Amino acid sequence: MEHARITSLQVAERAGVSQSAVSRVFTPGASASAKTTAKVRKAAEELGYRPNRVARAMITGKSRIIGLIVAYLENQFYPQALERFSNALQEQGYHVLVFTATNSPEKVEEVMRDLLDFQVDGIITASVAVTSDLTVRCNAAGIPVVMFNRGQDGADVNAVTSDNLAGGRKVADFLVRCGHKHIAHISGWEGSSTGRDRCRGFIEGLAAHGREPLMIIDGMYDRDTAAQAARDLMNAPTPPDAIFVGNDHMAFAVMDTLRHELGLQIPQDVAIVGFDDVALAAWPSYDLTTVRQPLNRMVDATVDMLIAQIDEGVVAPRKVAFDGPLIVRGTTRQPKGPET
Amino acid sequence: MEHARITSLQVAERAGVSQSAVSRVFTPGASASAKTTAKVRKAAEELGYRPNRVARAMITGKSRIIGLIVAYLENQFYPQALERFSNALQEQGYHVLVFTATNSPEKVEEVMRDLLDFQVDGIITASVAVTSDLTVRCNAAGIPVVMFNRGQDGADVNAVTSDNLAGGRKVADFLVRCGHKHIAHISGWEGSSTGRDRCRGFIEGLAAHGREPLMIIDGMYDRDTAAQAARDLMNAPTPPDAIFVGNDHMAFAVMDTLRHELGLQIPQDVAIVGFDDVALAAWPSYDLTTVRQPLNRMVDATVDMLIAQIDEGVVAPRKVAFDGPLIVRGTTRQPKGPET
DNA sequence: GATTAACTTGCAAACGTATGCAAAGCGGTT
DNA sequence: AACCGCTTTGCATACGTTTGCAAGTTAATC
Repeated sequence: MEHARITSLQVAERAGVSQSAVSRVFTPGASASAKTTAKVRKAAEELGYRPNRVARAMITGKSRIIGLIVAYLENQFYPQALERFSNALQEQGYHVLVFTATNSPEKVEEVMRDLLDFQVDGIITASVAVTSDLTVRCNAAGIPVVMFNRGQDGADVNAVTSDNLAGGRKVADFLVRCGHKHIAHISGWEGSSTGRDRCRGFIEGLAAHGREPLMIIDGMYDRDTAAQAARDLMNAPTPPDAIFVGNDHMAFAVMDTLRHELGLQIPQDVAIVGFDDVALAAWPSYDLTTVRQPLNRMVDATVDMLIAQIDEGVVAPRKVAFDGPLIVRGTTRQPKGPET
Repeated sequence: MEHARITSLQVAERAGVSQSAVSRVFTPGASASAKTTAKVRKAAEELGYRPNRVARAMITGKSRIIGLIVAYLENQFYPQALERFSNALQEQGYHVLVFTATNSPEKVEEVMRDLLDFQVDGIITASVAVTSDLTVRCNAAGIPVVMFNRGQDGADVNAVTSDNLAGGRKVADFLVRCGHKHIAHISGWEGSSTGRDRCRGFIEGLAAHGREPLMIIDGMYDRDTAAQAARDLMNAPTPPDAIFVGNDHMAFAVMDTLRHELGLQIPQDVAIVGFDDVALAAWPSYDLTTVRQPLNRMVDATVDMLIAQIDEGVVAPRKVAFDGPLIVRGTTRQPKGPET
């Protein structure tokens, strides 16, 4: 016995007005007199009527749903972002349809097609590689796409990131000032703009002191890969006395390996710096020195950008990068030299 | 210049068939000859046609969207569950609309109304308190609701959990066999069935050995509250030599406090047992003995239950509890006695 | 080859809402 | 009382699909 859904027509009958009147009462910005509004509200209340968003989406072409494509939730950064996205969008009357996609471009493409079928009003891609071809097509179809925590060189796409280049530089500068001689880098995935930018900034930062990295290994944003990289670094003829790791998630794996497998002290034997400043980085077990990505500002900017484009039409793509501070904790020594 | 969306009508014209024919080709189970199927597929391919899911939802009343209500993503258990939910549902052709809700029943109610407006086919509530009144109303409206990782005593609701009672018992039994004399419990939130069941199982398990807990403090599933509980326990006249903590998330906070604030050794000074077995529990820094909740089986059962009810109509509510093994790691000593 | 059964196909009516258009109402000014 | 401008209201249509129905077509059996 399926409970029949209440429609605007039934409300109209009970209130003694036309269906259009009911619609107008529930459509912000439509004109309705105080008298009919009252009548309709009362009837709607009594029947428990609520407008059917599917029907509304069908007629207006706006679903008020935002598609969010995310790769892995294992890295704590993404649940944090997801939670905030959900809240920020809920405040604006939007809701989040979550898709998970591995990092293969084909899978992402398939997922984006799916999203378009749902008539989403906009798409946020969180750290997934997406062919710029596809985003351009979405934009052409009037559906804005914003890349979160990932950029794309020279492409016509919206992107919100932190200033990864500056972040990498800060780390390099800081580690030099701490007096480290052999500084290595377990980088973020080379296929990602974030990984590349942090790496480049780091190299530039060292260069500013006339130095260069001891070694750079791609950690693929993966725990196991990063742990292996740590082993390889420490077993080399010249082991590093400091390692800059491309994100916190890998940094935790590196710390675990150094401490519990290789029996090393942090920061006495090796200093570690991460990137992101996820909640876990502040827990005493890790107490990780890291570059904070200003998550809240990044999310808010992403949402603002998306909604602006939904409301006002797709404009010229914008790229925003927020500066993130270096949060000094216990995995590094105190610097000696002054900040440069 | 909004790019016009391609409709089934345009495909029909190009293929030289009726619009219904196009619809039938894209509707699984509808009858269409091989010839027209080919023609339609070709035309659709050329135009880049894909059925509009909103229109389809409107006519069929099925959106193929599942609403997922989740409280906090800070506890790693939930991102893991969310990821698996998303994947499992995607495989079945469903998609996930995520809502975050704090634990106030009013907020949850508001969110569920929102979900109903979206015509979701079903709702999963992950660890949020929901008035049974509301779930009954949803069921009456033909929308199945399944509670994940939370039960509700005697109410007419579907629920999937692990066997929290047995889990609590296992922990009690194990800690007694390890030779602990003073066993305390920092429990999960008393307002949640999971918290209560684990606690009750724990008490029963101790009772089976003629023992009782040294002390029980409600940790509210919150890091800070749990940390304070740990301090209070250790500062008491008789501090415990083992603490069963109501979930891993709190257990990490307790461990951090014991080690880094109180300078205690785990398990030499105090043994710690958690509940959930999130990924972090296996990392060497914590290496936490804990009761594993069989996440995959729980998620799959939730999805199966939900989809069965969507397809076959709402039947009698079912409650399922999966047994979870105790995973012994480094935060506890080796047991002496035999398993009972 | 006739008869019947099974399958295809097009027509048209939904689904529940928003909205352009024209008619109607209302208040104020002359 | 007549006129004007502005707001409110109902009518009817549209959004893009699925689906019952009846007509048409093909396949199968004797």
